[in-house]
Amino acid sequence: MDAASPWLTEQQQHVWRRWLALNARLPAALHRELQADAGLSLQDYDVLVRLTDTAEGRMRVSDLARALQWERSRLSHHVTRMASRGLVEREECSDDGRGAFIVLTPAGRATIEQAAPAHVGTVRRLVFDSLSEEELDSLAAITDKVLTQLEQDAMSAYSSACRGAYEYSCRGD
Amino acid sequence: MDAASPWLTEQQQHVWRRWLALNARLPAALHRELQADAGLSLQDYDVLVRLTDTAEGRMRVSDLARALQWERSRLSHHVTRMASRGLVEREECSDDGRGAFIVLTPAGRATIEQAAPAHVGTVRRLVFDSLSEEELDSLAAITDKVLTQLEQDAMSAYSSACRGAYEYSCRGD
DNA sequence: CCAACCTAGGTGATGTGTCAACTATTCCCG
DNA sequence: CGGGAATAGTTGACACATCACCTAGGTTGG
Repeated sequence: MDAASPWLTEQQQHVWRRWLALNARLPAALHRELQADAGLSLQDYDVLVRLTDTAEGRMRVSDLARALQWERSRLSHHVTRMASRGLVEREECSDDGRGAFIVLTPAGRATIEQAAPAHVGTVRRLVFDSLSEEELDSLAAITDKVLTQLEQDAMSAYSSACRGAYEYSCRGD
Repeated sequence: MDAASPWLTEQQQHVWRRWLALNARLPAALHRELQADAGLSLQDYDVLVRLTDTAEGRMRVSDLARALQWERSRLSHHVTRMASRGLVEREECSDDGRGAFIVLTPAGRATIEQAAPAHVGTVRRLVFDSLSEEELDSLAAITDKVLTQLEQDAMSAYSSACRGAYEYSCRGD
């Protein structure tokens, strides 16, 4: 707003372009691998991983959305598509008439269990095998700092939108 | 394929999750800012920036696609949408009957010139203001290494797909 | 010359993400 | 108890990305 901020330095600009390129290509590569290997998208993978984290492979829609940090709407759309492919099912919730569960099907469980090792291997190969100990530490620090900044920013946008109202937000992992 | 690679270390997993979170939220934040400020998406912004990089604000479709590292199809769809909002126009190419130019309209130029400072300011504030000199250097090294790895990987996938055929690829940026 | 091929670009189908609006419960308070 | 507010979840419209395919104009070798 009252930004007062000029441009980026040469180096910042270079790093920024590399960052953008990286975050266009890395997900694309992971997606292709997962797609070829197991017929899954990255999003399918995320959903399935979260479901297998639970004992029964069942989770309430809102809990799953919070875990994934997705909007409920997005999850709802995605679950519809995944259900049509037999990876998950919807199930009514007896406790709360409004609620619903997302349930992992046997086919869904089999798919994720088959896909996970190769996917993790690809992540290791493409990202972590190239990095030294120091670089890993550094990357941890960098991601933490920028995420913190993002949270602060979201917070201040929120509080300036509804002045005087204060809330504490729950941080997901 | 013959990955032989088990899982990630605790720290790698933590960094990976932070990385994923960051690359979900940072573009979303930048998108919201740009949208509120100038009615542009990040993609619109990228297209407009590339066009303003040229003297006349005109570029051949394939050149623009290469500069953006987009598929021509994606660019074509996007240009259709942008043209409907008056930001760019298509123009026939007299040299080559197949070809076409994308041309920045005055409105498009005005929009990007108005939007750029605030956008760059947001990038500085959210990303670079938090980082030390050393972290910036480190980030440069990290992005270079992972991008190199990605290129190598794409290369080997390509060469294994069509054995015996060798090509050299042109690196954008 | 012309037939095979290559290149530039566009189109339609489908999967994905976001926003706003909607329905159906449940909660809460008078 | 009854009615408004909050909560759970879905839906529809639209922007975006990818894939497979299509058209039309150029290029080249017989």
